[in-house]
Amino acid sequence: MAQSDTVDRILNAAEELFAERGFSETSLRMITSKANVNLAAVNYHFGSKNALIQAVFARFLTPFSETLDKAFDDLERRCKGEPPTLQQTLWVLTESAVRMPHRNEKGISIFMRLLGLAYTQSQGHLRKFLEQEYSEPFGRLMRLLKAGTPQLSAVDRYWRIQFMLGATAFTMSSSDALREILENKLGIDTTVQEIAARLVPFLAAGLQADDPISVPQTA
Amino acid sequence: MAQSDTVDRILNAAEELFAERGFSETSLRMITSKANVNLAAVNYHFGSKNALIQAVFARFLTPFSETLDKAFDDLERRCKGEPPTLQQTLWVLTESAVRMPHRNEKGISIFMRLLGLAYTQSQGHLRKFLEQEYSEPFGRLMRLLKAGTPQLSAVDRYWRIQFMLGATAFTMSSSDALREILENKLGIDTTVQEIAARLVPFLAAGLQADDPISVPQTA
DNA sequence: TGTACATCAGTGAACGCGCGTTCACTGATGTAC
DNA sequence: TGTACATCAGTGAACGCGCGTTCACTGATGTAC
Repeated sequence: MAQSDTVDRILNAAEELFAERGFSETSLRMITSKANVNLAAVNYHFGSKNALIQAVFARFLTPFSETLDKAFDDLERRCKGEPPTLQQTLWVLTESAVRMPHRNEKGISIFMRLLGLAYTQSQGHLRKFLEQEYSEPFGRLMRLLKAGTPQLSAVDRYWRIQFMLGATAFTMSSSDALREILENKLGIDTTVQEIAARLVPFLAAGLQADDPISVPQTA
Repeated sequence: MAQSDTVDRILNAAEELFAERGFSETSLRMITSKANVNLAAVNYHFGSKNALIQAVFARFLTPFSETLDKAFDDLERRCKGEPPTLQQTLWVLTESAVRMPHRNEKGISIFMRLLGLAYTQSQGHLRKFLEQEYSEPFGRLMRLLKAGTPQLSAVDRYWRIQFMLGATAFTMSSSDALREILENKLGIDTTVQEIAARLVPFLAAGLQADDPISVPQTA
């Protein structure tokens, strides 16, 4: 280790363990022993466990939001003033995620799982952090989704975007387990790219479903 | 308290706290002080924290799976040998959930959140427990979904059912927060029934989407 | 070039705390004879 | 009817353990003069 790579070793170990077990279920002792660094190094470099959690997210999200921003610029240039279609927006989004350089093959699925956990586990500090740091690219995505579904009312769109987020975060968050089941049951190997390719038409169809809202009569 | 209601008080407090904070983030001391019972009572009545978690699920799932079983019997009788459509199956499922008697108004959404957490948090003991206890009704639902989507290949169906589960568990698991945001932003009040009514067409459309699987060329 | 000092990455051991669990015990109720 | 014993729900206090964090310290490298 020429210079200090302690910080990266901690981040790598933390990322994997958090994705595997969740935040509160992963102790600093697990992380530092997996990373082969001293226990006190986490607090030395990051200040606290919460700050380490945020750093794990920032290491992925900061370059990703830049990539995404450029990809959206590109898309809007190609559309020449016309609003991009829903499918185009979704493709750019998944493409950008898939194309991100990864530290290993499990890169995206690990990260999607972390995002799912971030939504699910009650990590107040993390939600605040993400809202503060990444409100801009998130807002842009929301505006594009809105432009891609002009037929929907604001309320319909709100709920359907939630459904979409849910399907994505949830599937990706357990994609390793799901891929494994599929391989054992049907002997079929699946890549994250293929899952994304299956997810996009599902989401697009769901978002644009005819909306015969008719709550059936219950007693 | 005429007879002993300690067991129920513990289950009620545990259910709410688990749904609010997750399993590992909720301590027995929180539960027992909310329930106004002695700390040792949990281990006296349930044996361990893990057994308490399982008991919380069993209290909801056991009557629910009976209700669902009857509702499916009813549906198949009405269909007279024809396989039920996808929409019918999904309606029976959500209807059964919504109609379950609840201890309070937040009943279903609390429980959906718990199911989401069960999937997401790494509670190995819980997954094992659920698989052992409820494999039968789960299998029946899967067979009905299969009958309702005869045009899908096994692999397509597998993934789309996962997407569906994801959208449902995720949305319902954060439905309180989402409802709140919507009320603050648009001043609109939403019931769990309405969310379910919005979810069903989304899921049905997604499950039955045309499937132009064309993984775009990446470098 | 040599010396004094500052900065920085990292360390080993301990800190106090909250956790799930255990244990000896209490007091009320039921049962046998 | 009265007594002895068993069962059961619940309790108060303590147990050991793993947790995140802190602190005094080391040793290497950089900087000033």
